[in-house]
Amino acid sequence: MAPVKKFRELDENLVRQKEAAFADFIQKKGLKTTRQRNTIISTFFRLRGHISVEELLNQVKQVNPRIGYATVYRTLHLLVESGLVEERRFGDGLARYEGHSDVEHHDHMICLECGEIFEFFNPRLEALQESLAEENNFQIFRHRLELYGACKDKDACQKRKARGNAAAGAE
Amino acid sequence: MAPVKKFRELDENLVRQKEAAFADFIQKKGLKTTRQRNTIISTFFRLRGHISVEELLNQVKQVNPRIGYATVYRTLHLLVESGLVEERRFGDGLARYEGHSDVEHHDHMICLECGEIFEFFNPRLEALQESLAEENNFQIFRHRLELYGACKDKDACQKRKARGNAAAGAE
DNA sequence: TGGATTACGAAAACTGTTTTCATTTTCGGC
DNA sequence: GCCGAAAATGAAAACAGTTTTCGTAATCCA
Repeated sequence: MAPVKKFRELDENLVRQKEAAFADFIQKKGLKTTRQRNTIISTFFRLRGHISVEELLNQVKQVNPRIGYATVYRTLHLLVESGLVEERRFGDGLARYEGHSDVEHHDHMICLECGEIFEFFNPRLEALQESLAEENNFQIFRHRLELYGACKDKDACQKRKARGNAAAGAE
Repeated sequence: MAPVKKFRELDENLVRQKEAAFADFIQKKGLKTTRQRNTIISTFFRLRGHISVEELLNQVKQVNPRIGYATVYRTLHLLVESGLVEERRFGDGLARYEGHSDVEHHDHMICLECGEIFEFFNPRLEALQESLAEENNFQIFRHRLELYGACKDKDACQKRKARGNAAAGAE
């Protein structure tokens, strides 16, 4: 079985888990379940990578064209509040949203050639940050590390570009 | 001689250097020298820390109240283009500008209590990032690391807050 | 000093996001 | 199953930060 296939299967379970967790959150907050919200969250959780509001809205509109920006924004805020989704800003002026992926916390490498965003995690890096903070009498709540540059494997980079999925998550 | 004093003196030389460098840049680009631009850049270079457009405009207006947002924005773009200034975004939605300080490259710790922004640099951290990029066949052009958290020395933190210079640069 | 070129400032435009408001939907209690 | 309070929706307006436009003014080289 190809790893990709396996990943997809796992993902589907994860998606259901998240939908359930969100339903829980909504109920605990005394909010209501609506068709639009369900459409938006299930669309979102099935998308991979770092999704902009516009990307999400486009997908959502394919299911229900009457859904507008306002509802998507509002739902994304709820998702963030629920802790199921994180908001990121990579400096191109628009917010991107990321359902927690396989790795709980991670940092990013952003290829400026093809727009691909890779995730990585390194414990030594985390530890080093902690010790630096310690030295400066600082307590870290969260951090953000982004490496901007280029895939060295230009072929792959260019291929990705050609496939037109710039800014999509690593797959 | 107090370190602060010394720093201030050094700074004044640096400011002159930068004004000259900018004048150079302007000339090489075939642009014109204007009173407004001079006011803006010399005000900017004399401010410390991570300056927002509004903060800069307020200062500038004390010298020449007729200068407006447009000119400040335009001049800041030129400063960035000249390489003398870097634009930063810390996620509060507004751009901040930073004249290169003593340390050429550095990262940031941002106190969420008092808004203070500390700069730091650590060669091991840089090296570690390089080796991680290498492992992933990635070439880093630039990076950004921000630690969000709190000064552990709450007293100092609260004092700074009381002094009302939240979000000001380390001094 | 003239005149082409660039810069200025005020206001309008623009972008991404949030809010408003009138209407519709949800859902616990009957 | 229906009522009604509470919440959600969608279209449009509002908003904040930034950029552009446009008519006027300043710069600076020949």
